Amino acid sequence: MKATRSTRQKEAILRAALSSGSHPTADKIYATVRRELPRISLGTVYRNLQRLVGEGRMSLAPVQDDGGRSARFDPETQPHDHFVCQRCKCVQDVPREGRGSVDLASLETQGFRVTSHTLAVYGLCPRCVAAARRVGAR
Amino acid sequence: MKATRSTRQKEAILRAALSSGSHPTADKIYATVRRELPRISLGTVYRNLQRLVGEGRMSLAPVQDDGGRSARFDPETQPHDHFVCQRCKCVQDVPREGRGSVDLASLETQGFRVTSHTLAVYGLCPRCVAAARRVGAR
DNA sequence: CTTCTTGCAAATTATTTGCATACAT
DNA sequence: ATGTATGCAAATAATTTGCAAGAAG
Repeated sequence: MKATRSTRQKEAILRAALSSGSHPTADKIYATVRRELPRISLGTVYRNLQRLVGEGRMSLAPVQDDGGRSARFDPETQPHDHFVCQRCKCVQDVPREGRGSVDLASLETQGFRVTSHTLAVYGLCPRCVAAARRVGAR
Repeated sequence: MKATRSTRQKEAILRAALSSGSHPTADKIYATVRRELPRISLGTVYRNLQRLVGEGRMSLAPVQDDGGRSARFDPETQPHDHFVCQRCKCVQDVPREGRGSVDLASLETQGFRVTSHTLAVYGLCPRCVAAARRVGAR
């Protein structure tokens, strides 16, 4: 979790992610940042995206774009949810309501038609909670 | 959405997915089904997994395994959520509570420690709801 | 019979990595 | 100075696809 070095390309990549439309892929970010730093390489983009995510300055959007083989990045660092339109394929950030539950009804109120959703929860399973306690870890 | 042909390999692949532990990757399923059909090819596995998902006989698990570059399949076809343990990397299906909201607190009650979650909602955005109405589509 | 599916291998796509040089601290 | 980061190109990993031959309806 130690912060890595600050370089011209790293900051340009973060700026490019912000200006590449919503939830851009690495390729899209590469295309954008290339306008500012034409000699930057795709490898540098990937390496810095990893670092930025590791440092919490960016996150990976957990969306299954239909043909979606490539990862989508999101410069929004506040916890939030996502809405994916199955017709126009747009992806929108959705502010999070409460802390313990998610309200889908309010989306309907805002004019969205909700047909399905996917929820993934991360943490420790009961067995690992016990194991962690045994070691005294948090 | 029209059902595709039923073949020996397709049915064996579905059975292999069920017996390959939880949320297997295509590779894992390939390894398992190979024990029954040693001459099956990986291409056939991928093609049939696509068909099975398209026919609703299987689904893709929306989990971001840390190094997770490969898709994970889930033979459970009922809507449900997922819990991913960050320590042992296990993935568990979580039955869904209500239809409009998701209750994370009940997981805590069951002994899980929840540190984060990701929610992706699918449907039509307001603009597309209007466009669909204009065409008379549903 | 006709059409869809298979096995095989080669092709694509997305991402990662080794290495010599350049840059940040 | 010292140790990361970069650019380039080649390497991997995951998945897709073309095609001749085989199986399903």
